[in-house]
Amino acid sequence: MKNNFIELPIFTRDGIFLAHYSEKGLAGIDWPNGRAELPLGQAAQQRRPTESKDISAKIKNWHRTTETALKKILAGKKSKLPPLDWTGKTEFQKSVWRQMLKISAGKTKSYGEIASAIGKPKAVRAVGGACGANPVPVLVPCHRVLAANKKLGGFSGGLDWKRSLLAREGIKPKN
DNA sequence: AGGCTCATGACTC
DNA sequence: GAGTCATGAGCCT
Repeated sequence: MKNNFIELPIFTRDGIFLAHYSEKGLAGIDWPNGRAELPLGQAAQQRRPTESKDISAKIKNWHRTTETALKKILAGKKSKLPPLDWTGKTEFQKSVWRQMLKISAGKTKSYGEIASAIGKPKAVRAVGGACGANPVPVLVPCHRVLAANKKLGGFSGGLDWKRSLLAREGIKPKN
């Protein structure tokens, strides 16, 4: 069976990332070291590729944006992002990710701050859950979210990644 | 300071 | 519904 998900590699000095595109935009990114596939929007799988050529052209363009964005962010810089496809995700998660997109390079926020920002100051733990469910790590800067006392917290791609990414932005967490 | 417990909200099975 | 958390605050040594 073929889905209309398209996987394209991105070569960086940190390894080969794998970008997943739906017809709506960037739907996910895989970590270089062959991590388990991330949950992606299922709705996208059920759609038919109606205009393959057009989609390919779009995706090619998005991929260019994604590639530069990824490399820039890996270098600790800010960058323009391609359209993101969050199909199949909950409103709560999207709100959380939207907040994360507002964190500029070199800055951090706590899970609690994110929770307050979306009007649910007590949903701190749920925010953590949403971070882990983020299908597009690095571009959606889930690594800039720390625990309340500037401690590391966790990271789905491995804490080494989080430490490294933060270090490139000049951030030094407490532990 | 470090460790333990518990409230809490969203998500998954 | 019960169990799982990438939290946070509070209370103990």
